[in-house]
Amino acid sequence: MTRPKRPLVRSGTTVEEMARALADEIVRGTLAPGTKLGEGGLGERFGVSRTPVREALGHLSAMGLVERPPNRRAMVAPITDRRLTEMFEAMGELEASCARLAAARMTAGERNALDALHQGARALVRAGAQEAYEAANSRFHGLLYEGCHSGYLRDLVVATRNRVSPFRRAQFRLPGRLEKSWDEHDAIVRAILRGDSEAAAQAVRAHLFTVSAASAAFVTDRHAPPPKE
Amino acid sequence: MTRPKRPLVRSGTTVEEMARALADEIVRGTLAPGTKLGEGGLGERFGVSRTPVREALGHLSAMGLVERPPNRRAMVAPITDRRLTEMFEAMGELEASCARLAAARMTAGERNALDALHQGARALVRAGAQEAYEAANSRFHGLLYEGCHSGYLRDLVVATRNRVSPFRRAQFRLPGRLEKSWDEHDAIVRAILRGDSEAAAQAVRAHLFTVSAASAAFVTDRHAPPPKE
DNA sequence: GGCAAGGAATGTGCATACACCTTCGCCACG
DNA sequence: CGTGGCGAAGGTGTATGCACATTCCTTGCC
Repeated sequence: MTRPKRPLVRSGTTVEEMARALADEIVRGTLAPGTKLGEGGLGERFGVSRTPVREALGHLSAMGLVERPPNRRAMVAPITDRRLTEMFEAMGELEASCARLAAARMTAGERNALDALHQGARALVRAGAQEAYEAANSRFHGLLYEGCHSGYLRDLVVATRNRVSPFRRAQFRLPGRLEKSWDEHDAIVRAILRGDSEAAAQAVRAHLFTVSAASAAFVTDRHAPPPKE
Repeated sequence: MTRPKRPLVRSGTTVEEMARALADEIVRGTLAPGTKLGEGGLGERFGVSRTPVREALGHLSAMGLVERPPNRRAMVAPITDRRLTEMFEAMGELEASCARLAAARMTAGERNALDALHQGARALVRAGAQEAYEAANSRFHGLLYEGCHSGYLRDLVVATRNRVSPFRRAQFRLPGRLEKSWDEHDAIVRAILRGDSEAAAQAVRAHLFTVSAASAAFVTDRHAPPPKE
């Protein structure tokens, strides 16, 4: 007997919990790309055996967050600059598709919620509340994903978002980024409220293009210093 | 003892092989949606223990081909009509994005290849060569995916294509479908050759809309008679 | 005769054991 | 001093055992 004491709550949440924890750390940048993830080490850390660890790694691998070469240790997926650019680009296309569909399909309630959130965020911009704006921004995009009324499309865009999020996080630190973001959101909201699908798609593409550009600065830095939270 | 004799070729292909075999059967309809897949049974069938079976089921689950409720047997994912519609729709959006980028980025060589393939397919339409046209159609769309010069976007669209392919296969049997398909392709090719991104995207959307509609007839049938290859 | 409680039967979740693969350091040899 | 091979150490792939969950069928009770 070695293992301390796992409650043995057979609710089937163990693996998911581990996968979430690891995904969070990868997405947050705590686990840098290229970090080796030995099954034994992870098992010890979470107090479980290798079997559920393998399952969790399988999930992360399916999400594209880790690579799992045969007979070798898994590692946090290293992303080339090219790949990252592609992911941002795909992100833009997917969100643009969401916006186009959302402009045509959102219910009145959904439109109101989107507008309310957006108008409320103006105060956060004025206050320079970076953290709060970031959260509002997240919800804003989430409403877009839901607004397209396509679960499959939403899943695709959320998956992509998760994969680029480590590189996206710090963009709001750039001076004037909050204001610019809000203005771009404004164009999106206006287009959606008036039901102009193409304009909405175009506005989203423009928005994500600047997000991509703003994030690029941090991407190039990511090699030299180890990400310090 | 018990287990006959697995070559013990540790090439890491065992799990992938099982996953592929099962995925094929699901995609072909041999395994009907809702079919229960017990780990023990599959293990016996493939001559392996439950451990690799679980891994394979994990892959299939990640691909969305099977569902795996906790503490219960896995089952072939039942696809609702709604979900399938969403997948076709997303397919259209993704391919439209590919086309827009392709119109702007394809090299002269790629444009020529696309046009050559397309012009060559005209003869297949006239001859009513369904099988051959189907293959050409596949290559045509493949060239679009490559033409966008984004590996990530290509991966997304290919994954989606694989998931809808079982329902897409039979569309060309509809009378006049070949001609219509070729005409739609023609609009796409023209737009791309003249570098008109928006027109290309629009043409692809229109094309996939009719593909979706043409496939829908077979979808509704899929419940009653078992698909006979 | 219907219904609910209980208990095999079946199946999954996790731990552990073992075989194989990969890697890395050490040492002999050129 | 560099280089190639060899052996041990560490890591993954798979098998198997056991604890718990679910399911279904039986059986006692009304």
